[in-house]
Amino acid sequence: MNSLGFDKAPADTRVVVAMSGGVDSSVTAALLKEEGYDVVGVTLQLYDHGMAVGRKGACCAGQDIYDASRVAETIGIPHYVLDYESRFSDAVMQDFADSYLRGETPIPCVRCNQRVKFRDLLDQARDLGAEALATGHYVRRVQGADGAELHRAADPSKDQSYFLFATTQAQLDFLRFPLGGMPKTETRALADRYNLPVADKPDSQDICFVPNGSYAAVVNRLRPGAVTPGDIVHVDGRVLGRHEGVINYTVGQRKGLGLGGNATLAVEPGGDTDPLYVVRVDAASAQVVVGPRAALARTRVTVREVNWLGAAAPADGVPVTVKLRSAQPALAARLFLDAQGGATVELDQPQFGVAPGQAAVFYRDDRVLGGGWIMGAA
RNA sequence: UGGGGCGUCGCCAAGCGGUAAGGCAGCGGAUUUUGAUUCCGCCAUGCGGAGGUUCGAUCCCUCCCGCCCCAG
Repeated sequence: MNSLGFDKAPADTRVVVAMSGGVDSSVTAALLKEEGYDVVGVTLQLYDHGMAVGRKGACCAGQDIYDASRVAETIGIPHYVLDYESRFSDAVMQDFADSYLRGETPIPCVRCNQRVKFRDLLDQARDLGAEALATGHYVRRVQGADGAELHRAADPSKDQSYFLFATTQAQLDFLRFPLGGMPKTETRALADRYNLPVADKPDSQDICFVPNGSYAAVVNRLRPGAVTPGDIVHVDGRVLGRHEGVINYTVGQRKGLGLGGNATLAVEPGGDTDPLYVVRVDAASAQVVVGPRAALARTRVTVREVNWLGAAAPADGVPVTVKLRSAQPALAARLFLDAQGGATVELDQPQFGVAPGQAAVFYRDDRVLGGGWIMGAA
């Protein structure tokens, strides 16, 4: 059995690598090529705006596509650039804008994986005669008794399993993640060793289609006139100020409220001045509700569109750990799946800053059991 | 214009003769395939104004300006 799990020589195994133009996917392609696989590089053109050209650490437009093709040339594999602009716009960007306008905090990267890379690109890979689609994600695919399992990356600081919770079992069967077992430093070292032109390219960390980090401008462009100003209201009912649009806030956010001092903090004169956090975002009334940190405490999280990757349906109240935000540690909780494809998560300890639109991803140790979208919390 | 009180960073607020705490807000950075959280750093040669006393004043005195309260 070869390293991708097939009973034949690597040379007889065609694998498509999704190449973003970044270091990780480039090394993925180079590794597989070195092992002797029949590697085909594919880069999706996802969007195109002037700002993308020359922007560092982005993905899938302009410079990055050029970088991907240079890498393909360097390692000697065929490379195709596919125009996915319209489906990326439909499946990711439009959803992103609508989600924000609903008062949520979307994760476009999950939608992109779920609706574009692991769906359309995966089909495309099959059409190209490939037996697997490999990506540069830091996540491990473990062959278990009941099929492929999704596990956290070996390097916990780079683990991207949170962003892949929506991967279905069928998709997982076809996917491969060669980098899941190595630390980022090794990836960089390999990029050097392979002389990849992107070896020193910085890691991407922004939303790829948002130039300069100004996502509000993107929402404004996609939904002209939909962003409306409103009141900033304290949980006690007092109106403390104005905001330029609900899309600029996420639950748990502290910065950017511009509310300082006792006068606006709803504290008795001379009292302590504690910071205010966004407690709730109400798109219908265009209100941003703020309050002290204690007002953020939540223990019951409701989730929709659950993707279940555990083999068997779990019993009510199974203990799991759950991540409610990508850069937060997994929390001890009990899980209750419902018949409508949703779930309720009961946290052992209150969590602060649970935002609708973010993902709730369930784990048992390193294995991803599934996950869904946060609807609300109490 | 009788009495009393107060005016220190955008907002609060210590200091009350020895050379301007702290919090909030803001700014910068680290972290982050989510502009959250978190963390680190920065943020009043000046304390309503003008004089005076003193080796030295935000702290004492005088006058002025502006608020607030109680009286008429």
